[in-house]
Amino acid sequence: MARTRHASLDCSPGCAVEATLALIDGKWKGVILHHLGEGTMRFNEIRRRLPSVTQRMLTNQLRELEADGLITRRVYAEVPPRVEYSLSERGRSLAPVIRALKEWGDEHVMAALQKAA
Amino acid sequence: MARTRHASLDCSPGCAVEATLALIDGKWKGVILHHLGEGTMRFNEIRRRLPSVTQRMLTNQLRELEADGLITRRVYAEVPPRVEYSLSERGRSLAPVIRALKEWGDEHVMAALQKAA
DNA sequence: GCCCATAGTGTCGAAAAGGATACCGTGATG
DNA sequence: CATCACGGTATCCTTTTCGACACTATGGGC
Repeated sequence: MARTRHASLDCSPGCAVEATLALIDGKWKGVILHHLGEGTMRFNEIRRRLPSVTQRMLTNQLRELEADGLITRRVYAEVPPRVEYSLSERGRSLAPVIRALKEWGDEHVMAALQKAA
Repeated sequence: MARTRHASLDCSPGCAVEATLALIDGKWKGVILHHLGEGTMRFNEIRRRLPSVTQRMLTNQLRELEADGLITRRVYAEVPPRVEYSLSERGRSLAPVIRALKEWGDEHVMAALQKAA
């Protein structure tokens, strides 16, 4: 499922830009990475922070992030089940990018929304 | 067309991250902004840099970027027609974000592709 | 007279994304 | 005995995305 996007990265100089975007687009991945930046969390903990994401979507996005090596998934053989998610080394290296996105958004989007209200 | 994405920005702290992503996702916008960072360009000039984008898609993405206030479109009443695109003030302010995306991609994605080849 | 380039637009249809809902096993709790 | 919480799956269906292709107007060159 998914991961078809940009199978061929055929652009020359801007390629890297799209390659990075391909990893963090997908409607929820950006926020998930942002939240996981605060530390390890379990499934429903993340879910509570994203009020409007469905279980199916959250599973999906987490699986893709894992497949891309950005997060780590640790399952504990317990009942009730416990699954913890955390940023991988690679995921942590994305921090500056996430921060840049957040800062720009705070300054140029959120501010505009304030005014509109 | 489009622009439905994230009509309701209901997340709390990561909201700004998604808000920014909503502006630059869309398969080609990232690269377009990257290229326009080099200066004003006309339609077919951009198109030549993006070998695999269709005319329809390019028009579409440019219109969305314009609607979001990131680029400026100047039409000259000439024949054959001439239309020039350039970054707006707001678009230029995105430069650090684009740069962050590109740098991460160069380091963490392109490098991996080199090895694979 | 015909074709070229420019900067598009319109329509079609396939594929992907994503939402709703129901279901799973287990152990604790009421 | 029934119910809840956990971390998911499975299935269905609607919406969105996006590529292919055809079409437009105009003026210049051959």
